[in-house]
Amino acid sequence: MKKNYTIKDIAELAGVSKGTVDRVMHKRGKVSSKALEKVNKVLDKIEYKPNPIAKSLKNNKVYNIAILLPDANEDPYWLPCYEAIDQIENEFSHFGIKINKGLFKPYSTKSFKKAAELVISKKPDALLMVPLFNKEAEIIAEKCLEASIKIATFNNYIKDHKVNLEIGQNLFQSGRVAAKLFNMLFGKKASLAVLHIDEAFQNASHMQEKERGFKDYYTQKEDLDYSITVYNLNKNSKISLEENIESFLKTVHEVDGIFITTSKSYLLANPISSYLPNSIIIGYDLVAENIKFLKEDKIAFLIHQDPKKQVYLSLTRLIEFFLFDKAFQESVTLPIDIINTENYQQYLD
Amino acid sequence: MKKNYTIKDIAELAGVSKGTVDRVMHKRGKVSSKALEKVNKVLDKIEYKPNPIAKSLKNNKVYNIAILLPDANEDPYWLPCYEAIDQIENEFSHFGIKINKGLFKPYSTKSFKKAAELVISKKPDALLMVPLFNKEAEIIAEKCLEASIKIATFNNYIKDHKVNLEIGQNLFQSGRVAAKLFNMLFGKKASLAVLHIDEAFQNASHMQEKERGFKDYYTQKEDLDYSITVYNLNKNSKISLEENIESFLKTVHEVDGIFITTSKSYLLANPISSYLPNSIIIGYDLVAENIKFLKEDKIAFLIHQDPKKQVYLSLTRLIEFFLFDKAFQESVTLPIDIINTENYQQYLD
DNA sequence: TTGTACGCGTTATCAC
DNA sequence: GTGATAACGCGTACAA
Repeated sequence: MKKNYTIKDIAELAGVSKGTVDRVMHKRGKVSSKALEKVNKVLDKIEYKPNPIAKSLKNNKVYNIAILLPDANEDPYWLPCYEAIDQIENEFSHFGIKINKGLFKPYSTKSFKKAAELVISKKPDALLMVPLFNKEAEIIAEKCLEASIKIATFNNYIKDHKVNLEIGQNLFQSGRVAAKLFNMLFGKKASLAVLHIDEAFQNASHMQEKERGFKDYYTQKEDLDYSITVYNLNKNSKISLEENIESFLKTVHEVDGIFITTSKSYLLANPISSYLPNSIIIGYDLVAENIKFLKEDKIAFLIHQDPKKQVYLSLTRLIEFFLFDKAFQESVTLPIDIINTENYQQYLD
Repeated sequence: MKKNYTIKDIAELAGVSKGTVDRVMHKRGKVSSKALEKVNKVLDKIEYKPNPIAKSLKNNKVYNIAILLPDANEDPYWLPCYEAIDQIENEFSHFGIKINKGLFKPYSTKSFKKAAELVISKKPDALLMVPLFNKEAEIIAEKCLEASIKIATFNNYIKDHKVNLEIGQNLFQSGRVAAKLFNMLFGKKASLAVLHIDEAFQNASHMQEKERGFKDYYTQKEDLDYSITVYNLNKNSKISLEENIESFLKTVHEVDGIFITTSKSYLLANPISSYLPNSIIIGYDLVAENIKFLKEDKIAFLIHQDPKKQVYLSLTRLIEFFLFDKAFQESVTLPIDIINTENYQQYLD
């Protein structure tokens, strides 16, 4: 009848005291074999799940979670993450959860290192970060390991490095999603371009994964007549991003589909109408400028990486680990949302 | 400095006892104007948020939530809902939440009424239901109102009837999503068909909303050369669904896109290759058979209505209302997920 | 080796 | 009217 047994219930059933039951369950020893047997007998019969609420009630401990992510002033892509953080802080303020934001410039490894050092110096219980720079992130992760700080990543992965929790999209697969969409649109014959547009190279592995997935899809398809050309339009010391895009547009003739592997599609979407009015763009991320061009049909599809959900989920998992001893699933892969003019609204909450 | 004030803190600051503070905050009266003023003064200064954990700790009350939905044996579409229920039961068992499932046959109003009567007779605190049959659902909702049972719906809506909580997809908009996809695929010229395939008419309003949205998209677009024909392929006393589909396929020649407004695309997907090998299908829902044909490229896109998420969210909102006095947002609209061969996997969890 | 008592924050009840 | 106190379930320190 009764659903949730309490320690008290078990104690009564076993004819011992609460303390003894507790000692048995937590294996603190100091229990006579007789009592142990009695308690175990009861525990075998019923299903006991400790009440996590009561557990956390007593908990005076404050858990500090540091989160290391790019400054949204530098790239609006990160803005939704801040909302998620606010939400979590609100939701869990009574559980003694403190979140400490560390912001860095997404194009500067120095800034990343500095911000990382700062948050780590405060000895948080966990560090959740966007490992934009692989080498540097690896060093940070190593330091966390030494200081026994739980380490989690979102949005990106650290290559060949174990972390406690890894949340993100399957980037390779999202490249395949874009390829499939083009395949549907163009059928047997298509000339395609993959564009890596980014202020710097920090997203290198990110972009390459998407490119790999994209190509993989076409490679696997037989009897398709296609061409894929890859362009890197990064800013460098001499040429600005805009100039780079301009010269790309001038060189290229006749391309059916353009797959842009970053959130910067909007930089291409406007000038392209003069040069390649019939080309179709698939890009990433629901940033305001992309949505604007989506609505104008200058971008056909956007793939939504849902950074807000990524942060929300990461933090939830970390908190559940601390408060309720819930083990974490090492790697969580989120859905790859396909967005067009008609469904973007619902994804913005 | 201190983040969360407790009742004890307030009592000390106001120079009264915890009991008095409690009486003030819960407006139970029996407080002198002097004491009231003192407490209010403190409450104005600080921000007090009661600790929901401690609250629910004391709560002996069991909340019964009834959920009325179709039997998944009759239609696998509903299967994921059961998982959501299990998950919720697990998650909230310690909060005194009991869920009582009432199953009905999705083609029988009698069965619906019977199941509804049964769950209502147990006087639950809330009833969450799929209002497949509008008239009958309205009557049930009315009864709940009288018995002051909170009433929530998911998947469908009750037309012109207020409920406490309404969760689902914007069906009209999802029709537009399908239309947009076809528009992208076919460009200026297209002959299109809308198919309502269903064992009975229970989904009538459901299907019509989608049809309306689909047509609306094309109506708004100027300079498109298109035709849209609507077919109702319902089972009736004389003809089976399969026969009906067969005769549809024999009559129709040359259709570019077929939009199927129910989860029954799989019934068409197989026979169609012999009759209309070049037609492209967009359907609804990630049921196993649809996914099979999606993978075989016999279905181009599926729109995911995520019934599991709908149930999970509905129940969460109800529970938060009961346990934490969280007011509910009356109407919640979930994203319209576009699914193809490359991203279906991630949506299946 | 075992039982008991206390604290966590809220709320209901019981004396005064 | 009001203040003190018990109870909710768990963990733990301490006394027996």
